[in-house]
Amino acid sequence: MKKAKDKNTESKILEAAKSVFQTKGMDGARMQEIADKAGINKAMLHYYFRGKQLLFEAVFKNAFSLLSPQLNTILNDESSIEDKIKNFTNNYISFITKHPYLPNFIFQELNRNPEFISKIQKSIGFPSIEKFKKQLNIEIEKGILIPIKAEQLFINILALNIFPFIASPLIKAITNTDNNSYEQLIEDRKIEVSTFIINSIKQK
Amino acid sequence: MKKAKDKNTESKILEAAKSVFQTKGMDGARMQEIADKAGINKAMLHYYFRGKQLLFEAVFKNAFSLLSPQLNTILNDESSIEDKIKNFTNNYISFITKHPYLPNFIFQELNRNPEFISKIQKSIGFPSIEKFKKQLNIEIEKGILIPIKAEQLFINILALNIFPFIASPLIKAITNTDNNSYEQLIEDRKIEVSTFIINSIKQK
DNA sequence: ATTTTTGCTAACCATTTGGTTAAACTATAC
DNA sequence: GTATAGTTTAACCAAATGGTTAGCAAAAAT
Repeated sequence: MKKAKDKNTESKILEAAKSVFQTKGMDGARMQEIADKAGINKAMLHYYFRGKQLLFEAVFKNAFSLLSPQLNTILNDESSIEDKIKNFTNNYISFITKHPYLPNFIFQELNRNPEFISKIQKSIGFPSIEKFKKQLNIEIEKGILIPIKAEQLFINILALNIFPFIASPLIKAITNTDNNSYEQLIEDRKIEVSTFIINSIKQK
Repeated sequence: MKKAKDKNTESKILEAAKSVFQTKGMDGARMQEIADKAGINKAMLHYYFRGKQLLFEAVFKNAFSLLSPQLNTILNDESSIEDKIKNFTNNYISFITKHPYLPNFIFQELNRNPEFISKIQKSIGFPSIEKFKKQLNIEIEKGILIPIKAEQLFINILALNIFPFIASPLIKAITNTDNNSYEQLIEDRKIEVSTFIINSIKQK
């Protein structure tokens, strides 16, 4: 029998495309490699997605839709800023450990195609800083936290959590750390990062 | 006259190659575009550098040799940790503002070709954390700073300084910041970041 | 002055690449 | 059972791409 369809062809394509695009980027990816990885004929890629560009956008949107809810846990959750930082740091590091190519892929392609942002910005659930800003200012007024601009704090939280995954080859080299030790270093950051931030912004 | 040589051809090529490679990456760059930008024939690229790969490596090493001394100011300078953080933060942000594509380029290509690290690691002046580690531990013992692992502090310093340049398209979108305001945000970080770090690690 | 070397260009080449097409195969509708 | 619509493949195509070559022109060496 030919139509085994152990799996939907479309999703086999998406999975293969994700793997190739995320490791090689839009320009480095080859349609043939995606087809091979999916175990199908190259023409199928055009049959299901109209071409490289659209297939890529499908993969990108998919990747971003994974990242978005993660960001929204700092921005829109109901708990206190301190709790949100602790939670986000812990969760995000676990999340990326499961999707190691994701941050690199997103930032790379976003820098290469700035117009992508406007395409996804319209989609529902796109993160916004507004609520976080209000909440932060209230906690500052109450004297819980020391004064800091919401944008700066937000950048700092993202930076401390995301950067180690983007810069890992360089950091490993500079700190003379092998893969195993680096994994441990990252694991330690689940608490390291949140105490580092809280230390800095909590009123004593 | 033909041999005007208003400028060394080799350096014209390097400059053009740098501009194209840093904005489009190894895979996205086109030899013809580099030649056009340098105002020379494509064959010259092969005459001076043996091909795309070697031309790329020349550009990459060049870029890294700019970044290296910057990192060494935190790692090897003689002043106190606190002063080094203040200096580095201030200097690095000015530095990148002049070379906005540099961090993205380096991390992108380092992730794509992990073997690059071993190539440049041998070159003199490659940053190492050893001295910084010893100095930090001394200051911790003296009670100037609270306990923190050198690797973690180093990652945090880099993260807070470099990340805003890598993630700018996303951060601009989430925080609803236009280019001008973002520039201001970055400018503010020259002191914002160092106080944020010092706040967190200084013994009170 | 003339030979040799170096710098440079136009034209060309082989391969790769995204994309297309016509035909075959499969499942479903009638 | 046969027509119909959806799915898949092999073969093909045009454009792009990194690289090469043969020859010219300008310096440098003799």
